[in-house]
Amino acid sequence: MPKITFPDGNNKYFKGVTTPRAIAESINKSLLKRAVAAKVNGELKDLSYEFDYDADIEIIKSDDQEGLDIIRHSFAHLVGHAVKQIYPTAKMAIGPVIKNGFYYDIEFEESLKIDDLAKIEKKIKFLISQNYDVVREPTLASEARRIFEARSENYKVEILDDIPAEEVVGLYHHQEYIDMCRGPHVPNTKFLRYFKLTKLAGAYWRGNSENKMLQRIYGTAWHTKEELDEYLKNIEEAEKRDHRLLGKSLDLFHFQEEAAGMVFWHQKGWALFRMVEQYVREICFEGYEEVHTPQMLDRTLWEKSGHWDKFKEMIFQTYSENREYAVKPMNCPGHIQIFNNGLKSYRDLPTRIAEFGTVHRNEPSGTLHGLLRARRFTQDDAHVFCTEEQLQEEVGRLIDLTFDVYHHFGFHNISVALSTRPEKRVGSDVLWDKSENSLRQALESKELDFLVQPGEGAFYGPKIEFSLEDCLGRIWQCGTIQLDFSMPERLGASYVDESSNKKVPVMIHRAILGSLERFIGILIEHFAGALPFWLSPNQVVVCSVTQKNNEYASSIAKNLMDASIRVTTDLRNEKIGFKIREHTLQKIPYILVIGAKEEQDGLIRIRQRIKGDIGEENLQNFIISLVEKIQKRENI
RNA sequence: GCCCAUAUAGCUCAGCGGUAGAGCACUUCCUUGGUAAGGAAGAGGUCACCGGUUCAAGUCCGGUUAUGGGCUCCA
Repeated sequence: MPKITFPDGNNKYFKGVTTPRAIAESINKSLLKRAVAAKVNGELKDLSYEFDYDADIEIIKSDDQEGLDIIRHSFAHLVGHAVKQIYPTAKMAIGPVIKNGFYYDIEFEESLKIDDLAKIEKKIKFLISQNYDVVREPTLASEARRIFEARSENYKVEILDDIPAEEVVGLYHHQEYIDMCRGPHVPNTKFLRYFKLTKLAGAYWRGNSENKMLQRIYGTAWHTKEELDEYLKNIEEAEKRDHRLLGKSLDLFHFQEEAAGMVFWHQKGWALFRMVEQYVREICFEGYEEVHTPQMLDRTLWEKSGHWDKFKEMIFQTYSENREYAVKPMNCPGHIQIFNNGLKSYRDLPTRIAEFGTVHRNEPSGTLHGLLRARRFTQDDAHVFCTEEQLQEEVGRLIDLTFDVYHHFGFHNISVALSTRPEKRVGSDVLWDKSENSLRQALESKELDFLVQPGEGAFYGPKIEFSLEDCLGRIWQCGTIQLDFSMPERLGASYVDESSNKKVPVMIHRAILGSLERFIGILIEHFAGALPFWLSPNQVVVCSVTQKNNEYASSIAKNLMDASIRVTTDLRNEKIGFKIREHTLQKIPYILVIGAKEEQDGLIRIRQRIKGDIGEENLQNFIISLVEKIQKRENI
């Protein structure tokens, strides 16, 4: 007699075949009301799943996290059901669960317009209101194939191509609509309530740009209306932190049509840029020779390096006197030229060459994204030329440095990935084995959690990638450490070893911030524009209460300026409240309010960005505290 | 590059076949006011660009460019 065991250790025996539904019902009716699925020996199953063996059973309720994912998954089916009623010729591809929601990829005869989402949403609400049962029918793949062929569901049929005919697949019947799915799904649409279709987008079938583009309907779904509303509100709030909006409102930078993907840095943005640059120079270029190489180099050099072959569509070119140039998309060939200048001994290794390298890459138009994906950007780029023996230590140091720097800027949500050999690559498999292993060992020795991304490496070597998130949780690669056993040889780099033999050094490509533009973009979003004092373009604004106080206010500003504080004055004929509002919106760390009282006392009145009015203070003490903040680069 | 959407004043947006609008910002004047918007007047636009339909086009249609959301890509 099969035995079932519950998470609390209790158990029960039953006769013959049973289902999670029957089990839930046997416990109590209210559990059955909330049950959406079950875990049978740790595997998610529908409530209708029939079994007759000993099993650990856990009933998944609608308000469990796993229950919510099931609800979201079922919502995807509901999109299918609604879409097929409105557009009978639509062909359904796949509809999975994603973070916070779901999507469905669909081919429409006539492409869907954004307004059509409202129509679909309305239909979904109607279907939900019917409280119909979702019925799972285990079906032979061959039979499923017949069903979907009859319904002209080409994509479902294509999915079935990879499933043996004799295997059983799950067909979910939503009234007249049938979807194929591993499941599980909710037993009835009454569990599906709080949702919103959020966006319409294009997506390639099977994620391959050679394939047809389908239309993807995105949606979000939650347990309660409150959670749904909160989620939508959070998105709205996050959108306000978008660096592109803040860049405009804080007067940091702009883009324009004549230079798509290339930043026009305004005075304030450039001040921020220079502060970050200075930080990098001190912290990340320590032990490096900082150099500067030409913005364009003869095409033949890029042919030798292998970049031309792989990236020629993305390289900006220019011509002069029968010579073809490539505007540099990378700094490495330039750095190798410097390494090659003069004979190197093993005693010179490791040689570390660094540059604020401004590169141009003609990124596809659809991929541009403010500072986060630009066509012109500056890397905190460096190349370490070393021996294989020195590799491990160098890489280890770079991993530590990267974490230190990110932590310093206040980033703690850092993802690390190891990307291994791609299909299109240079170098022998022996070299790739060697280089992948050394990166892996370096990561393992640091006991870091990292994701392996097969095939995602650069064409010349594997890489470690460090990524940060933007305000909407999109992941952007920033730092990178890449091994290269190929390019030094291709570009003729060598050194003389202990026995006077010529040898080719190994090269590490590394960037800690990656692109300064991207890093600053993420920094802006991270701080919602309220940059730490040391990075603020405008650190202090001195406001006079009336114009009678202008002279004293100016003298205070002068003192601050002499102490190298970035200060401005606001001596306009405006009320102090007006000035404070304006500078608060500009997120300036300190507003000094200077009126008759301060002038009389010979003091200043300080309004701090977060704390508000913090009272009167002596100017010299204030300056000392600010200078200290700058020296320590405190993140407040 | 692909799919969908968007492009009107410095900014945020309304207008959707019939003489170009609002708020904020700007200029001038009044006001000299103590911690998030004092008042009045004025100036400001080839409605992204190119073409088409129409007696008439920001408005409808096509194309281009850029931007936004995704997809693909990312040395």
